Amino acid sequence: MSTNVYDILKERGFIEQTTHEDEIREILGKERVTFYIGFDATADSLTAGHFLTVMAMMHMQRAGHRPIALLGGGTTMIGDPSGKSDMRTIMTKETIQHNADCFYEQLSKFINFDNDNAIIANNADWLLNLNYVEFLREVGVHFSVNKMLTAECYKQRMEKGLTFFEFNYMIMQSYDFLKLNQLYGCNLQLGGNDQWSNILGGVDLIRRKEQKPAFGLTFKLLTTSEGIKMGKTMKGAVWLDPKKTSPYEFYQYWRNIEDVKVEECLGLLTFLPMDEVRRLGALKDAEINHAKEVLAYEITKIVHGEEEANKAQEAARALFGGGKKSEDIPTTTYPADRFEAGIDLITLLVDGKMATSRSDARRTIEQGGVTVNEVKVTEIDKVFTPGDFDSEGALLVKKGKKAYHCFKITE
RNA sequence: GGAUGGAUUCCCGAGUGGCCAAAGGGGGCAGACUGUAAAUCUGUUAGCGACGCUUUCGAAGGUUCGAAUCCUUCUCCAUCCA
Repeated sequence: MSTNVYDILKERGFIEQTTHEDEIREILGKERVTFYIGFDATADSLTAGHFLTVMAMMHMQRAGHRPIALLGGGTTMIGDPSGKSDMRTIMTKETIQHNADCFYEQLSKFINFDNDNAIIANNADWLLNLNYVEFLREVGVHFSVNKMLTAECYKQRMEKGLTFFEFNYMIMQSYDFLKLNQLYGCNLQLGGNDQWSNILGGVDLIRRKEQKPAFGLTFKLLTTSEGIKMGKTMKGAVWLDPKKTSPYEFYQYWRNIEDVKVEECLGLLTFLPMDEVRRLGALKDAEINHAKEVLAYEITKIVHGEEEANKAQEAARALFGGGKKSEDIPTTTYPADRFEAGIDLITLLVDGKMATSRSDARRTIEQGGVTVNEVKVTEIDKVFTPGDFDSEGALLVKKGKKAYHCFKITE
């Protein structure tokens, strides 16, 4: 008998809260458990934030349990209003379907959906055609408003305002759990810790309505030491889709992680044995850079495959080791005639996405933040021609310490 | 439905007729120090063909030589009343 997956998750640092710790551990140890995790299809790619839950799914599936990935096609239709007030774009059915398809495709890389080893479901299937009155009679009676209001997530919102829709979100999600319980015998829901009260709602609903046991478990949320959700940068989320976040950028994100987070991330986001994780996490000072390399490599390998991980690692080592170019750093190629006339540095920075505007590029150059082929350039109107290319026909522009971009001419 | 208060740049938040591209803080970016970390210090943070020009203070109009600031209408939000 292999180790109970509950213990594995616990040791690796996944678990934040559980509804019934002992029972969950018991059923995970003796039977094949069908569990679910929900994903709201708000974008066309999963993010690094989702990856933590995906890792948990993988651990669970490896242990022989059956995951259900529930795509939030129904809830996404309405649009989660909890966040921003600005870009609340109403997404079309087609967009949501497209997003859901993308999610499924990405999830398939991590989870084996063949032969009933895992199930993909979409709550649009039952949420969109709900009959309001029936729903209230069937499900609504089981929820106490008084009790819901005591939930932490609503307490905070009571001061800032809470819409009826948001208030219903818990009920919707609880209904999802009930549905999955009826359809597939799903009796365990996992999710990020922000989902705790929603999960509790579902557990209670199943216990009341079906008189059956149901369980919930939440994971730690990955945050920076400042408490900001990890996996987001100022430029946006770190995506799992290589077209949206290149493997090199992805690798660099984890390579640049804070010291104090290294051990935690190794446990959560890699499959390295815990002895190794602890050893790497204990490294101090400059040594911990080795641990960060391992972390970045392992995560990149899981998400983008070994080949891409190798490339990203080589590219990073080459650049940070000796300023050499590599095939795998972000590169822009220009047609030959474009360069014959010369291109100014500001344009290069903007084209290489290293500056958000020409003004931004100008500022960075003025502050001495740009080098070209390892030579610092401070003239804002510097123009480059093919004569400035190195022996390999490339122009390596470096902004700050970590942003590199290579320019070449089309053969 | 009624009363009151509010909406400012990436975020929070000053500003109540010209000195406002708009204080301060946070975040971001760059520089110094370092280990591709953290902390700290410095600079910077609307755009552009740049000692000037253009767009920006919820939206649309109006008053004025001049509006983030005053007036009108509208939208959204908060609190209280129903």
